[in-house]
Amino acid sequence: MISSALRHADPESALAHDDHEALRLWLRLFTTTTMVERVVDSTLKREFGSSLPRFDLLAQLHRAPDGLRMGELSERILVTNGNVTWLVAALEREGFVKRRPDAADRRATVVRLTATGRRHFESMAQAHEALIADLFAGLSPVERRSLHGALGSLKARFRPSEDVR
Amino acid sequence: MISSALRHADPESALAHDDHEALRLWLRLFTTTTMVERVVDSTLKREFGSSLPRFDLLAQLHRAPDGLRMGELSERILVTNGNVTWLVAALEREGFVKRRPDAADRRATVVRLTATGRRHFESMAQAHEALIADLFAGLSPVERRSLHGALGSLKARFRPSEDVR
DNA sequence: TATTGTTATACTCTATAACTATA
DNA sequence: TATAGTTATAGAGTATAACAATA
Repeated sequence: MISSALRHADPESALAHDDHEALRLWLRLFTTTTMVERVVDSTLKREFGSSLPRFDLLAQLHRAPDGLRMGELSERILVTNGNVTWLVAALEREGFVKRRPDAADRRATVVRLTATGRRHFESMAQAHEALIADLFAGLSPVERRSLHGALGSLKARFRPSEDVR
Repeated sequence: MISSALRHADPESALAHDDHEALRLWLRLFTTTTMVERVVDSTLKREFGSSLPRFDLLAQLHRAPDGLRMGELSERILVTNGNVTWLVAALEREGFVKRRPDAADRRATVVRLTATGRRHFESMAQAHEALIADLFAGLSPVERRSLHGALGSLKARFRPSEDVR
């Protein structure tokens, strides 16, 4: 809870108090990530007519040469089935992915990159990586390792049974 | 505690086998933050009819008892002016904030919480904090500190002149 | 002229629920 | 009956650009 007595006490944050440490940490995580997202998303949009959600979907397919089922894609990009159908349909119209029925289970649909989609993704990945390397250039190796490790712990909280790399 | 809808696979690992450390770090940051966002946003929606962007805006006003100008709000919540106008108008209709012209500069508009808005925010903050404390419970004090510090460095990269909260 | 904010517009992303086809 | 995916619908949040009022 946010005590009104603390509201003026700390110029850094209204929530600045030991009891609110986790919430402060989360707000910093949220704001920082949002900053990076805005830059990345607008770059992908401006230079490639794409977006961060599209990049993520294509990245999943890029590492799955045999394609992925819609449901697998849904789990990996953290959105619902209906949303994946919409996103894949858009990318298919743009010529970057292709759907086909799964021979083994005809309820299922397998999505894969087209040759065009692969080239498109790879050029986006290159630009994306250069941008990110620049944005993260201010972090020391120690900071990078600690950030990576701490995020791994947080992530593992959501998916305790899985390997968090 | 963590809804099954959010127990997802791992977009980050799409590029994990490559030697692209900064990009891997960014994807981990993005995925982890997205996981937390989904839980927080759906909780705020379900329990309070609110959302993370609304919470973020109200949090800014909560720590600014004298109110903020639209432009200041825009900078702090990282969205454009037009978007802030839209968000503030919605929150004003809901009775949580109030706009008035700035006496000193009549081009400007100052926004502040209403009494209702303050109570509303504080009860959301309480629930939000409990949820976050739970989600972050797996992090050791050392991990929390290193995460906070590394995020601070990253954030400072964007807005070097500003206070990093 | 420059700045502050609003209006008008359009669009992406997202969720939910009902539905179809297959298992 | 259960599962995989699609369709239909709805809505939030966002950006951009033209505009008005004031500095």
